Order: sequence, then C-alpha cells, then structure tokens
Amino acid sequence: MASTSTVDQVISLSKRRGFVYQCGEIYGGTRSAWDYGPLGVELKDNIKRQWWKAMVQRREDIVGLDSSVILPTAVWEASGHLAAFVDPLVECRSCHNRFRQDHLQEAFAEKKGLDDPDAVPMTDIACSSCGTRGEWTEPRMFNGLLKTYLGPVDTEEGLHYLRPETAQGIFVNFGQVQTTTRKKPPFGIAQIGKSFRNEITPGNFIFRTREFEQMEMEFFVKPGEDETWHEYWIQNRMDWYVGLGIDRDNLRLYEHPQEKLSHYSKGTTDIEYRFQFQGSEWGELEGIANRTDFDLSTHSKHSGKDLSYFDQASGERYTPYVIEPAAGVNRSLMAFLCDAYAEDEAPNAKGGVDKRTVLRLDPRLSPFKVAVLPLSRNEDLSPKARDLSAELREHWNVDFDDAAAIGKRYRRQDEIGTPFCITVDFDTLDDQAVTIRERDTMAQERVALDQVVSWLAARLIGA
RNA sequence: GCCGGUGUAGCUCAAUGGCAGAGCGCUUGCUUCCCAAGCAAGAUACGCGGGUUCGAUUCCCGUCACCGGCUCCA
Repeated sequence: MASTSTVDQVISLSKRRGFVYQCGEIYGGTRSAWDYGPLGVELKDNIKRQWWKAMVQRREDIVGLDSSVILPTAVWEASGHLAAFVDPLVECRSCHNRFRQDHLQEAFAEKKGLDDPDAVPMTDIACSSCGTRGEWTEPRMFNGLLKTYLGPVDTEEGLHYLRPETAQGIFVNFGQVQTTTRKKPPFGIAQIGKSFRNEITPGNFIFRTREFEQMEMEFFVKPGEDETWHEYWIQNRMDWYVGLGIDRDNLRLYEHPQEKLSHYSKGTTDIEYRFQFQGSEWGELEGIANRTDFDLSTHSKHSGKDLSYFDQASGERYTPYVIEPAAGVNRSLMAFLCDAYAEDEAPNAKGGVDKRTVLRLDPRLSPFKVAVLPLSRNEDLSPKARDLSAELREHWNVDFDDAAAIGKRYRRQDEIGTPFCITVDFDTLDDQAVTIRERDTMAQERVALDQVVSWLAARLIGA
C-alpha cells in the first residue's frame, strides 16, 4: 500500500535514478513542468503502448487517431470550453483569500433557503476565512485555456487555444473516421496526446501540471445503449490497471454527484488511486464519462455538417451517444511507480539481512527488461558480456553494468524494476552458459547462451 | 494568483558574519567477487539578483522554485 512516505520515496527515486526531473532546473526550475529522463521516457512509452494495445490493437471496434493540439477557435466555442472553462474568482480585501464567486453565492443561497444563487448580492456574503462581510474585489475571470497567437503579429485574429482535452479532435473528425473505416456503432476512436490547462494550482509532483498527457477514447453507441456501455468501460478500465499490477485495494470508483458534473456529462465515474497525498488520500487516474450526444450535436449545429449516423439495417438515423474513458498518462505513471515501490529484506553476503528497494513493475512496463552483469570487470568476461548485450538489444532494452560488486549491481537493477539480470562468470567461458536471476524471488537459473533469447521471450510476452 | 513554511553535493541532513562537513550514492584502481563487502584515491553544493558590511551561505530586500491551504479533476 502506498503511504505519504511512499510518494516521497518515489519522488526521490525518480530524481535519483532518472525517471523524472524538474524542467529547467539549472535556471531554478519552472512551475508545473517536469521532464522525463532516460528511465521515465521508457516507462511512459510502455504505459502508452500497453494502453494502445488494449484499446486499439486487440480490438476490432476501436481505431486510432492523432489530431492537432491547436484546433480552430470555433471548435472551442462549439464545445462549450470557452464559456465553461472560465471561473469567476473574487478576493477578500481583508485576508486576500480567493474564492469562486458562484460557489459563495450557492453556499449562501442554500443556507438561507433562497432559490436564485445568482441574485445573492456579494455585499451580504461574509468571508469564510476571516469573517469580514462584503469586502470583495470585482470578480476576475480565470480562463483555464492556454492561449497562443498564430502568425507573425499578436492580433485577435491570430488568437488560438491549446486543447484542454484531446477529445474534441476526435469529435470533429468523427464523420471522416467513420466513413473511411466503415465502422458502425458501437465503435470507438482512441487518441494519445498532450493537453494543456491553465490550472490555478498545479502540484503534487507530476499529478497536476499545466501540460499533461492523456489517453482518451470516445466510444460511439446507439442512444439507449449508453448506460450499459458506461458500466462496461468502467469495469474494463479498472481491470486494465489491475492487469498491469496495481493492487485492487488501492483503487476505488468515485461517482460524481449530479450537481458537480462537467458541462458535457450526464454521468461520470472516476477511477482513483490511493496516493495518500497530504490532505487527500485518493487521487483521480481516469474519468469515465457519459458525454451523451452533446459533442456531436453541438458540432453539427455550429459547423452545419451533419454528424448523425444512419443505420442501414434498421433504417434509423441517430446522433450517437459517447462513452469516454479519459486517462492521465503522467498520473498513471506515478501510480504504477507508487504501487510497485517496495522495501524488502534481502540476505547479504555476510549472512545477515539488508534492506533492498525493489520496484515490482510489471515486466511489460519496466524500462529495462534485462541487465547484463559480468561477474567482475575483466578482459575475458566484459567482452563476452557485451556480445550478449548486443544480441539481446535486438529484442529489448538492455542495461550493461560492470562497475562495483555484483550484489550492488543487483540492487541497482531492483531499484529501477529490471525483471531479469544475467551474469557472465568464469564458468561461462567453459560451459557457454550464464546465470539468470529474477527480480522478485532472487531465484537463479543456469541457461545456455544460445537459449537466452528464447528463455527471456517466454517470460516477457507482450513487453 | 493569495496566505503560511522551506531552499547547503545526485539523495538525506549538519554547521557558520571570517577557507563549507557527514552518511549514503557516484567515478577510478586493487581483491577470479553471485545479492548494498573491504582497502586506496577522487569528483560534486550554499536557487538567482541586489543591498548592508572590511568581509554575506549566514542579516535585509526582491525574485524563482518546492511543500501545505484556497481552487481544480486527466
């Protein structure tokens, strides 16, 4: 189970071993941006690859897409993001705490039994932090969309927005994808890519950042079948995390209350992981939303292009409903790291026990699948080991390490989740066999050199 | 963005208005060495900018970043 210290340990390990670095650290760092180091980029790619395999490769009813980060501004007007991503914030002049104006008005109206929160005058509302009544600044609009200007001059015509979700790229391409692939509902379009949100408060390491990566899939179904498919995808996505090694006890479902749903959603269920952050035990990994026909309908209306579907068999025309599992790549990476992190006891050379840090990652996610470790740095062993590395590199990511004692090198590999270590020893020169040592059990097996590739292949299926 | 706290080596932490220290980690060498061993040698830090001062890592101001809260939800 993860604990507060586990998150801290994982952050420390990430920096120390090269999973995640702070962006621009030599200049003092920049807020809310993190860079993925040599091990981090492998882990992140492996997560995305496993998602793509599960979503696209293994399914005949889902196809892939890679759409632009910058879309026509009209898309965001139609999708409702230009209106809905703007929050009115007011500040107490006395204590300078900030609140959402609509939340203050709603809370006040509820307490006093008033029907219309919008009509509550701000002069009646007291600051919940310091108690001062009615001393509020004018509301300032906080826009959650990141802006950029296209073209050589910063003019209003050039104003564009970076996508706050990849989903809209799927909706606007719905007609073309459906036609070119001849898919019929129920079918889905999947996409992995970066999104951008001007979060007021980023934080918790890579958990909330302004630039982040999503794995989203829009599943188009016949209206009326949406509830069933919603349940299906909640279960499917839960199973995906468990299948890749996350302890089910550290996962839970959270159903959004009706009044807090996004502007496009009829129902949303989150999959949360027990990160045990300070202040909040659970953190969202993925939201599975029933977006109804909101997006296709609004894009039909605004663009004038019909995005409904005609079912030849039944003669019906309908606008499909959409079930959307939207997962965060960076968040799931953090969850996989936290869940894999363990401190074990292991026997040492002196007959006692030592602590060892082990990252029990599913081998499919491990940055290195195998490490080749000559028993000692030696003019006979090292070249032999390098030859073996070169052969294995044709198939997998391989680490080579001949520095320091063998026990220390095993620990180094344990700490980054490498499932197998191969030692080339002095016997190898005679018997043409090596010792393969397994990460979790520390069990060893002698394998003939010409059998190593097939031995590993049998244990690294899907990696 | 606002309120509070914190910035010293890769990591975890000391000390100090007068040449900056440890443990772990890292590098090199020796020991034919299978689970963080030993010995020897070595590299690496005061977030950034300004001020006060003979002298600032230390005091002051600003700035940047991190942590906690407000807020947010992939």
